[in-house]
Amino acid sequence: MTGTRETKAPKRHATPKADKPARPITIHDVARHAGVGSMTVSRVIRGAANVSPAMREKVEAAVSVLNYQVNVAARATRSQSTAARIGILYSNPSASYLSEIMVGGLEQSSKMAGHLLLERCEGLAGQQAAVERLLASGVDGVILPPPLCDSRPTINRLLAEGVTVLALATARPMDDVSCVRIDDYAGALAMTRRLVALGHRDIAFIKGDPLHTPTEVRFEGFLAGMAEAGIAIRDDWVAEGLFTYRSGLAAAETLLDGAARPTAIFASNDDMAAAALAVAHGRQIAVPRDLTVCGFDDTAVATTVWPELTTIHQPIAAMGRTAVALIAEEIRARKAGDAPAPNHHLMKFTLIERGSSGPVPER
Amino acid sequence: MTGTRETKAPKRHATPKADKPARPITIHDVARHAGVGSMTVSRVIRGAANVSPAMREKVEAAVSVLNYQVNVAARATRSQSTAARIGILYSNPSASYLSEIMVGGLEQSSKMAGHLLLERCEGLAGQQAAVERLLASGVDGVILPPPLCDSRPTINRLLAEGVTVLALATARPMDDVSCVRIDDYAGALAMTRRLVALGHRDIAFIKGDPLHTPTEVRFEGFLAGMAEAGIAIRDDWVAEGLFTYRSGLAAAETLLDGAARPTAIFASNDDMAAAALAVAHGRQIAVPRDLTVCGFDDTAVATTVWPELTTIHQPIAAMGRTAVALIAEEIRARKAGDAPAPNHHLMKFTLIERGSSGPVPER
DNA sequence: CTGAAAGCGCTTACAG
DNA sequence: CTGAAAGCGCTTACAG
Repeated sequence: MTGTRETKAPKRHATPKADKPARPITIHDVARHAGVGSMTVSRVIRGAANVSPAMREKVEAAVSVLNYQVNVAARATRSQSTAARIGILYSNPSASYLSEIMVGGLEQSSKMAGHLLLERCEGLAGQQAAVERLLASGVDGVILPPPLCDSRPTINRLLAEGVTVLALATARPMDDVSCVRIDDYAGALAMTRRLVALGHRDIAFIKGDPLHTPTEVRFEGFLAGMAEAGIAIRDDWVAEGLFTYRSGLAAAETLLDGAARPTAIFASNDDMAAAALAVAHGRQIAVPRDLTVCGFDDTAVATTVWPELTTIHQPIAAMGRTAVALIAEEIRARKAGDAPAPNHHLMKFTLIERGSSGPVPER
Repeated sequence: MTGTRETKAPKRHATPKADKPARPITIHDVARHAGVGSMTVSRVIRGAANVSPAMREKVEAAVSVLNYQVNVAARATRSQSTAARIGILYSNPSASYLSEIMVGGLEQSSKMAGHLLLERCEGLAGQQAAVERLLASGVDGVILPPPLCDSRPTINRLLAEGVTVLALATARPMDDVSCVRIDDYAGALAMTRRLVALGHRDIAFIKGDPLHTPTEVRFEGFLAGMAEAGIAIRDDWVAEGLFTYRSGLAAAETLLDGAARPTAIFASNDDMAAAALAVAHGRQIAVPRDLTVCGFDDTAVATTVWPELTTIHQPIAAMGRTAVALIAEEIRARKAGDAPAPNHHLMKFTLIERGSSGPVPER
């Protein structure tokens, strides 16, 4: 929660305007004001090509004077042949990344007069039922956030019905499906390099859920970074996790109670890194003085714990926006009769250094 | 992340249907199929009153046979006089409750053919700018999640422009603004009673950010519960917090390092309870054997930490749904020329017992 | 209680 | 390059 400090005195607000503008501004108001036909206005606001600069200018002026806003609903009715009905099928509504995906996606889809449908599913059976509901409501495309982004059965069912699919934040792009993602390999490599640059050589790694595609890819990035630095991997410093806090607890306990203790723990997501922090705390190991801990994803927990986590930031909201834009374009192309190739869109990640990492402790 | 276990073999999916149904089912298709006028269909799908049972039945049959889905966009154009443009003004996109509010709100608004606008703001200046953006885009109503739900300046600005406002999850309803909330007082009271029932008498409390309305109200609920049980409040067992994890860390350290140690800590939100857990862990105090910890809100962190938190569950998604439904109704009434009184809607909370609480330790 | 007509604000053909 | 006409699928008056 953000602290918003403000005057407590509830000063009486001005007399409320009883009547809001009775009728919203339409394309015709703009046309009249600009002295052109409504079609010209329609062309300008859509960004169509065939408009003379003079006309365009007049219309744009009128739009800004009148503070005209397109009525997306009306637009949708008519261009319904082009407007997309896009579903987001999610399984974990409390996952902190979901709100950001939705914020981004919704922003984009309302800009584009698209229609966003949210469908939730629980478990495997629920997944099938949710897909059928989505299908029944006539979606043109479905965005799959993790972990559904890697569910081949779901994807196949959707594709079989001619629905466009986009896998969001998968680590392994598929040939027949578009995706928006970061480079998990490069992210893990960058983090490993940073740890090495801080002087760490005794670096432990906590792997994620073996069923999720980022798990292996991030581990490979870590291995590459270690190999590059000429550091051998110790089996007892590679712990298995499941991306959950609880699994991170167990993994970190193993790592910190072993015969030799690493100077850094690279957990392959933030939840597990937060758990490592708690375990270190329990062992009276000061972070980052005696131990560096870092995570991956930059979800809410990264800035909730103390010290805050050094981690790899995924631009989740932007990924949501991009996903909606891409899938809408693909749907449009498909409706126009094209057979667009799946688009694999890579976004930039950022290594964010916060309080949980520091130079290797002196011996 | 939910583990979705599934067959790995990517069995080739059936030949994709090249063409989706060219034309979606309309109200007229249903009318023809049912042998009635389209107006009757319209009435049935809207749930209007004046339809004979016989007609209704025929229409409903046709709807289900044809798998008809209302075209919300089309509906919105016509009932645009009634359809609402509702904004959600939020300040903390990574807050885990936000995704649930949005999921709920979006579900509801797409059912109602409403239009949901998301507007984000940062800081106080950003808050004003965001309100102006919302105003410029012609919103009819704005939903304010915490902590903006208690921002009088924002509310006043909105009201002054004739915009309907709904405060979501505020602890102090305002006379001139609708709200959807739980009873924070009763929630804190229920939790305190539960702790007492478990045999605890040495109960510490961690307060929240003094600028947020739930802070005082939850504390009052705690005081009432203690008074009811005839337990005196010890000043050194009431710690100040800010609803953040970090503040919880400091508060819990004070509580657990004091001369006398409580057998239970009631933190007034989950983030601070999670912090208390970490501190207990650091002090080798076993939870719940030696110490009971409980929180409030049932946000994502409550089930992320270990042991999972006993807490008061707020039905956030349902609150989002309800908020949209209520504000839409209020907007409709206002547009119809009424002056509806603000609606104060109270939702039920639930006390959820998980692993972090248990009976008082034997002496 | 039922339905034929008119219209929501926009865009897609269609003429200039 | 520009605009008058028709229509998107639904709902709001308006007649029976």
